[in-house]
Amino acid sequence: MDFSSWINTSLDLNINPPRVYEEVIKKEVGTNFFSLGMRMSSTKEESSNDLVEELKRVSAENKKLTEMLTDMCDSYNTLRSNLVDYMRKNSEKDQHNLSFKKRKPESSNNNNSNPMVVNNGNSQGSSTDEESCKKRREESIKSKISRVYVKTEGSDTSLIVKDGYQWRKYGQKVTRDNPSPRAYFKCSFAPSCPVKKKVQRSVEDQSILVATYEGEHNHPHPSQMEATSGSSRCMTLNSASCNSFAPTDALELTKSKSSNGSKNVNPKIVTPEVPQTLVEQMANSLTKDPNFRAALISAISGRALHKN
DNA sequence: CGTCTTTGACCTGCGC
DNA sequence: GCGCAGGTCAAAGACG
Repeated sequence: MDFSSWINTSLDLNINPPRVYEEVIKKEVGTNFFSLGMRMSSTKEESSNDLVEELKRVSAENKKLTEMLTDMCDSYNTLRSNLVDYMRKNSEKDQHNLSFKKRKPESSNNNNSNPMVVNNGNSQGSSTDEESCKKRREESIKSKISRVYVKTEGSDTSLIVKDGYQWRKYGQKVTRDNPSPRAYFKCSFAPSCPVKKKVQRSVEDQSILVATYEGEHNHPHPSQMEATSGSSRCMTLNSASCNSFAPTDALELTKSKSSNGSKNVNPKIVTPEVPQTLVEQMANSLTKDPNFRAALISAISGRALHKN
């Protein structure tokens, strides 16, 4: 699948203001200045009125552009979430098949050949409805596992992966396959949030932290909630992202330590299994980040006004 | 004093 | 049934 097209669509859209708009401004402002020059004799009041008028017009255009930009982002996010849903459904099918191969032969009861399908009254066998529901939930959570690799400083021995969410550590264990301890975290931002996170250093490279996320957050990203509390439009955008790990993963790029050399300025997040997902997440977080959008808007308006 | 972290105990699933 | 390993709980301590 070609994820690059998504990025191009959104970033080009945001970075390059429509040429038509530039020309309109150039023309209008130029005309205005020309007319101003021709009317040197007119009063200062008139010229300042013209300028104010022009400013108003530019502001209105700016507003329009901002709305266009937001709408585009909306459309992009809707498309993206649809695609992610579609891909998830496909992967669920695959994982379901795989997990059933791994399951104990107990499943030979065959009281429910598909855990993702609602049990239609088949209450016979060793599994009760409750159990099958529990299994379905577990399967569902398992199917939403993502892994994030974070490069850290060699001296940094903490098992903390900053992703913007609030985590409560509830356990630490040394596993057999890895001498470094594994830390267990639960999302503490919302009491009902089922997301868990396991963090452990990589066996191959101790400077790499491997964070494994299980489940989906049932709340928006905390930082986005703060940043967008005054904008209903942005809340809409955020709601599109709150069910994915995109902010989590992508934020690693922006919130990482930058105290040391170039190697650690941008700790590497590598998802070897699904690198396209990382690309998607980066683009996604950029286009949804209200700060980025605000900066973009001011840059565009600044550029337009700079023509004056 | 409330929140968070630590850490040993306990639980659960799985293989033998 | 037993032992092992991974995951979770919860009391105690640290910290702001």
